[in-house]
Amino acid sequence: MTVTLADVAARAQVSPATVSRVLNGNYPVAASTRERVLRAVDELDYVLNGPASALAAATSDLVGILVNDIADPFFGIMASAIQAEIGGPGGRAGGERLAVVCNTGGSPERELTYLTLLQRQRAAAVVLTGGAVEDTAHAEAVAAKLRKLAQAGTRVVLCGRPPAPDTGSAALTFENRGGARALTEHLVGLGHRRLGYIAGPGERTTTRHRLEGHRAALAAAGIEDDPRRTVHGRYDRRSGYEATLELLRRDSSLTAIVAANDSVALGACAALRESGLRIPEDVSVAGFDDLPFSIDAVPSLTTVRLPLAEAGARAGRIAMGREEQPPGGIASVRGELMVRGSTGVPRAS
Amino acid sequence: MTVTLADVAARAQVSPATVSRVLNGNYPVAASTRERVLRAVDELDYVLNGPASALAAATSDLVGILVNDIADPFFGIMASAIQAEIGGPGGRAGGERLAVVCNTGGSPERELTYLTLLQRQRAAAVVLTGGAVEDTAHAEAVAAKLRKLAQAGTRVVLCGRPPAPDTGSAALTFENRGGARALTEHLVGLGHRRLGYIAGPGERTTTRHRLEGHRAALAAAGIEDDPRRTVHGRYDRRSGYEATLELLRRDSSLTAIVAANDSVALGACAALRESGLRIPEDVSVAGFDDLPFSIDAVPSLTTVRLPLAEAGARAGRIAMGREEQPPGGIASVRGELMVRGSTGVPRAS
DNA sequence: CGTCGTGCAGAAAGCGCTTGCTAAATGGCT
DNA sequence: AGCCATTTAGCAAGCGCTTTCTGCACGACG
Repeated sequence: MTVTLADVAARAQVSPATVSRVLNGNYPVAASTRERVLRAVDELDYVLNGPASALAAATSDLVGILVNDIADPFFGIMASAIQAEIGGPGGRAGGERLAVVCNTGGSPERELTYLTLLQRQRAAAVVLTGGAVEDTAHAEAVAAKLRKLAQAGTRVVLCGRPPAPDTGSAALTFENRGGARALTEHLVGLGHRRLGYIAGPGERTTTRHRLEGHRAALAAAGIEDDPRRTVHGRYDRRSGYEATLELLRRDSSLTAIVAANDSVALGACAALRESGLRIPEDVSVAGFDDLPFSIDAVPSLTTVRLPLAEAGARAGRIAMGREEQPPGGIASVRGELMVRGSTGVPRAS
Repeated sequence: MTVTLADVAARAQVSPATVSRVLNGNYPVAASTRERVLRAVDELDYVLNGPASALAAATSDLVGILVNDIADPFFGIMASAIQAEIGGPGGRAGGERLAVVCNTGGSPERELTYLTLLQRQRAAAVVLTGGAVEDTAHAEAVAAKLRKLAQAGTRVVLCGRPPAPDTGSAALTFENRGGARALTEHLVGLGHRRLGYIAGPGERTTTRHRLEGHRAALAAAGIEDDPRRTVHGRYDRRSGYEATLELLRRDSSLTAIVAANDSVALGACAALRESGLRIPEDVSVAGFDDLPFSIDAVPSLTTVRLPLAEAGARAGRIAMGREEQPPGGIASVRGELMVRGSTGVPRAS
C-alpha cells in the first residue's frame, strides 16, 4: 500500500542504506547513484516515514512553540517571528524543521501536557512564550520538565518569560517592570495623581511585573497606592471594558487609566466613551505592547512598545543553534515608551 | 539513559506487552497489575516514545492546522477554535492529540511542504484554513496531496476555503461573495456612487470572491465599475493605508471605501484622517471579518461578521470525527452585515 | 470429575528507517 | 606489476513500541 524505503531501493537497484544516505545527504554517494535513487523516489512518489526515521535516528525535526493564546496578536506576532527563523519549510537548506505552535490557553495543565507531548516526540527544540503562571508547584513541575527536555538534547528557549534557573534553558525576558514604570512616570509627569490600574490575571509573572513597575512609579512620586484603584481581569478587550466601569464606579474622579495591555486599553476607551468621558481631556488611557492596531485607536494609544518580532526572531535563532545564547543564558529586552494621543494633562479639578 | 517500556516492565515485573496495554487501555488488564504498572511508570518517570509508538501503531496523534498568517487574528481566532475542539491536551479523555498550527505565510511552496511534513508524520487530521492561491498548477498539486493524505487515512477539512472536489476532504466555505455584495449594497443604498475598493492580493480565492460580490452589487445598481477605483494590496493595515492614498490620488471625489478586511479598513481610516477627511461624513469606510478590534475603531467599523470561532469549532469536530461531514462534504457559512458608525449617507456633491 | 469457556499475561514478529562496520572497487604510487 | 589509500555500497543490528497469537489458570457446567 504505502511505498517504503525498500521499494525505492529495489527500484533504484541499490540497498536501502544507500537510499537513506541519499535522502539525508550526510554520507558520500556517487552522483550517478544519487540520481538514480532520486528518480526512483520521484517515480514512486515516496514520502519518508517520519516516525520511523525519528525512531531510528533518535531525533526529530519538530520544534514546539508554546503560546498562551493564539488568538491574541501578541503571541501571534512572536510565534510568526520565531517560526520564520526556525525555517519551517522553506528555511535554509538541510534544516527542514516542522515548527508547530501549541496553544495552552493559559492553562498550567495544558502547558505541562504539551511539554510532555513534545518530549514524547523528541522535539528538537521548544520555545515557551509569554508570562508564566506563578504557582510554586506548577513552576517546579515545569522546571523539572524543562530540565528533562534539556537532558534529552532538546534546546529550550524562553521568550518574553522570566528565566528558569538551572534548567538549561536560555531566556529572553521583557522588562515589563521598567516599561510599566516609565509609562506611569509619564502619566505622573503630566500631572496625574489619581490613576486607575487594570491588571491582568493574578498569579502571572507579566501581571505582577507590570503592576510592580506601576506602583514603583507611584511610590517614587509620593502618591499613595489606593488598592481600590486596581482591578484584575483577563488580557482582553472585554475585561478592560468591564474593569473600567468598575473603576469609575469606585472613584469617578480618576484622571488616568493604565491598562495591562493594549487590548484591555481599547476596552477601557470604549467604556470611557460610553460614559461620556473624553480621551484624554477627561481621562488619559495607556496600554502596553504596542500591537499594530494601537496606533489606529482614536486617539492613538500611548503605550510601551515591546519588540515582539525581534525578540521572537532571536529566540528562534537561539533555538536553532544559529545564534549563541546570551551571557548567562539570560538577556533582557527593553520596551520603549510610545507617547501618543491618548494621554494628556489632567483636567483642572 | 532514557527510560523505555522495557524498563517499566522489568520494574513492574510484567512483560512489555502488558505495560503497553495498560498505557493504551484498549485491552483487559487486571486491576492489580495495572496499578503496579502505573506505579512503576510514575517512579521511573517514564515518557512514551512518540515516534516508536507511531511507527508500531502506524498512526499518530498529530493534527495539523495550516494558516496563512498566524500574526493575523483572523487566523488566530480560527486556529484557537479548531484547536479547542481537537482537544489538544486537556480535551476529552482518550483523544489526547497534539494540535499544531503551521504558518504558511501565504506561500504555496510552504503550504505544500507542510502538507508533506504532515504526511511524513502520518498526521491524524489536517485542517486548512483561509483562502487558497489560485494557481492551477499549485491547486492541482495541493489537491493531489490532499488525496494522498485522505488515502492514508488522514482526515482533511477545509475551513474558510473553497472545496477541493474529489480529494476526500470536507469543506466549510465562507460566503465571501454574498457578504461582500450585501456590504456594497448597503453602501449603494445609502446613496454612494463613487466607491473605491481595496482588494487583497490577486490570485487568492478570498480576494476574488469578495471583489466579485462588490462588483455584482455595483452592476445591480447600474454603477459603472471603473477599474481605477480598485487597488490591490496585502491583507494588512499598511496596505490599506497606502492603497487609500493611492485611491484618493486617482479620484478625490470618492465617497466610500470598501476594504478587503478590517485591518485594511483601519489603515484606510488612518489615511483618510491624515488627509483631513472625516468618517463617515466625507468618506464612508467598510471592512470585512469583524475582528474584535473593529468595534473599537472610531467610528466603529461597518463590516461583515464571519463566524470564525464557530466555523473553526465545527471544522475541528469534523476533523476529529466527532461531527459528521456536511451533506456533499460542503457547507457554506454565511457572513452577517454589521452596520456601524463608519458608513453613512454621502455628502451632497 | 472431566471439559470447556473466559480472563489475563507473555512471546515474538515486525513497523520503516539509520548507521557502524565491512567489503569491494578504483586509481595513484613506487 | 603490486600495494595501499580512497571511495562507494551493502549487511545487519537495532531504535522502542504494538499486536497477533498462544498459553495458562481458574471457575462453571454437564
